[in-house]
Amino acid sequence: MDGDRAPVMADVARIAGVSHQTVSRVLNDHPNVRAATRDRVHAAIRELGYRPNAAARTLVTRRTRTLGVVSFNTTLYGPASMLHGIEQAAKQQGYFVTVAALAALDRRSVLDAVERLRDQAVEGIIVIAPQTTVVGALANVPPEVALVAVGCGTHASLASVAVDNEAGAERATSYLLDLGHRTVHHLAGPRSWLDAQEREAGWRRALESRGAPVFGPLTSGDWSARTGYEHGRRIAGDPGVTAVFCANDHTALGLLRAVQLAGRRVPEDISVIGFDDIPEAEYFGPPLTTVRQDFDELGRRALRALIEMIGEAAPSPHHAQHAHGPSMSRPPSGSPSLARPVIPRVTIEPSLVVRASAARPRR
Amino acid sequence: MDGDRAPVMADVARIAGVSHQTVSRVLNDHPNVRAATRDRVHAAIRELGYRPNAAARTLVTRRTRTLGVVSFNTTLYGPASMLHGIEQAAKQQGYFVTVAALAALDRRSVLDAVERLRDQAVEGIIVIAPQTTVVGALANVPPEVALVAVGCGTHASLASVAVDNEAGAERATSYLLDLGHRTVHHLAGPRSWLDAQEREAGWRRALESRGAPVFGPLTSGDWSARTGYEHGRRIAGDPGVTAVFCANDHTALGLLRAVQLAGRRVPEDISVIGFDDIPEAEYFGPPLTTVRQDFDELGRRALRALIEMIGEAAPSPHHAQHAHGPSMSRPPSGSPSLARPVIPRVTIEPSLVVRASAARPRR
DNA sequence: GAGCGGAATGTTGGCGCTAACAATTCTCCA
DNA sequence: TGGAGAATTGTTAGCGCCAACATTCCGCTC
Repeated sequence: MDGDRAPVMADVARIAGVSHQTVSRVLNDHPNVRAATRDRVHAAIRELGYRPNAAARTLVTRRTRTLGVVSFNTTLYGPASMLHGIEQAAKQQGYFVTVAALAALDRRSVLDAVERLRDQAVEGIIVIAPQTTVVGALANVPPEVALVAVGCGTHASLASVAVDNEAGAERATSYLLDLGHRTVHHLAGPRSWLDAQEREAGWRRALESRGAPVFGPLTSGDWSARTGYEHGRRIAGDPGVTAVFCANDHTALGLLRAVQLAGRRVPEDISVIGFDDIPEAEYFGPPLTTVRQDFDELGRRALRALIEMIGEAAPSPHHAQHAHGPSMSRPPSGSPSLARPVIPRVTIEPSLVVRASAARPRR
Repeated sequence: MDGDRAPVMADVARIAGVSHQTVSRVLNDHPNVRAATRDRVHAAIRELGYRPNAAARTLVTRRTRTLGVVSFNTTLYGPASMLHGIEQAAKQQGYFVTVAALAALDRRSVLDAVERLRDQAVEGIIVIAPQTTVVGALANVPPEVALVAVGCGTHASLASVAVDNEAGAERATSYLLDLGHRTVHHLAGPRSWLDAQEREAGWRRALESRGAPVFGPLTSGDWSARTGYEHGRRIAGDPGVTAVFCANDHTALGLLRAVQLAGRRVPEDISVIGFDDIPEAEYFGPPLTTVRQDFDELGRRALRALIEMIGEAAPSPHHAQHAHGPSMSRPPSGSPSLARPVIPRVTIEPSLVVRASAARPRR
């Protein structure tokens, strides 16, 4: 009458003629199991279609092998790609990835998402949500939670992996200046995003270091083509505008469209440079010169950083005298003194991809 | 010397002056707990920062409240959006979502991903990977696994939620025909994708039902702008081509570019229609007429369908005589006879978004 | 005020697994 | 051949929680 409930370790043990502990040892690759025994156990496992119970294992080992990813909008190209990179790397390291989308952009939502993930006992968390509010909220997360922010600017006071937005923006701006433009206008991204702030800073720095006049920037509420389009209509008639550095490729697309509708040509009348290098950028009209960032790599690096943080906090089994919930903990501060903990920070260099949307100005 | 290990239910019980079982009752909203007691327990929980141990709970309830999502490329707009919709809906239903990306497109990878998810004891799986191979491989997944395919065409023999690609394609094609084009060429998506096949079928059907000649289709290996560009260069010179229905918006973008580079104008010389309605489509040059599908909704519906399947298979606690691992099971077949199980299938209608890339042909 | 029934709480027994320790083999050399 | 010591296997005791059953408490009725 036992029904056919899923087989457990004891069932395997019975069939293989060993104790359940031996089965456990086989499963965990312990040494000191005779080859013949191991084979018998494996055979029994196959015969029964046995699958270890993850919950039971977690209960005793205190390891879930699960990582959490918090993100705001996985629909955007950047976040989606980073998630992809993270998942790939996680699989390779034997970790599961569970995602928690932010319902809104306030502190509360961020903390909620983190709580949700903690309830599920993830061993660490990666945050893909480069907004100032988010980074601010993250400061409230207790330090025993292993946390890495990815693409969240390079100045946040937490472990992070990010592209050097400032350098990328500076490079793009300088490129336009070198082409002979008197100045470069900037169509900035949303102020609430750190990337946008940093790109703006890079643009400004390039201008200032060359003594070029600084106009603007043109600010916007999102990263969409619509925004680019609207600003484009406004500036297309201005003869003083000969070069525009856009905060991302989508706004560049919208700008391109507006400028051309207004009867001005790119790059002959106006040069445009974007940021991101989305796959379509090459097929814009004209093909977009842009700053490339490797999102996939960003994701992989973030994961690697997180794994390291987790690894440092020994995942002690509960039998030992563990000092804390062994899953989730930031690396200990370098010294027991008041020194601030060392915050791992990785920066990746972006590169300028030259295509056809920027040229020397007409005289 | 106890260290400060994470508090457990017994700790809460001690502080609140009750038994751990009463704490459990409070946590699970059981009736028959005096209000005053409940408050004391809640206070103790807060004081200790107690967080229930998910693994322990899972061990006894046999519920993980976790769903798995298998996907191939979350970088594409469609899949990314669907994932987003799924996550939103899952959160609302109190489920976690863990993702498993496919390493490659063969059967083996698909089955691996499913296994990975099953190892983690997900209660059900949503598959976002509309390739024929994937759907084929899915047939090998044991029937006790609750499985829903999303955006995987409408003909697959498994529970699915999908847009009616055929109807959408037919609508787009008919629209062009109605405009006065003698025929419509089709830039098809990759053959291995069901969506591509169905869109092609819809295109063909529209043509045939009007007695219009069928040329092509132009086939391609992926959904990228590059593909559209390459085909565009080939057909731009052909005066017989006055209207092209593209399998998706990205290829349409590439096509647009190629056609215009060749000196022909859209829509005056050639009309173009896409599929998907990505956010940027409105800002292409010209704004793209396209078939809109609501990916977000697709994701939400898929989740709903999955939850229903899971719900039907009673998640019996292990004390009762359960017939199988209570997590993960498809709905029972309608009758105990040999009749095939009823496969839930949801179809969503796409709509044509008319913008500026299609017009009547010049005579 | 004894007795009854239901509400509120406590006690006990696993869920399936791993770690520690105990017990049993083997191996090999004195 | 008799062990010493290593290799292999088995036994026991939880991990933190929920469900069943047992017990206590309370408000009533007669």
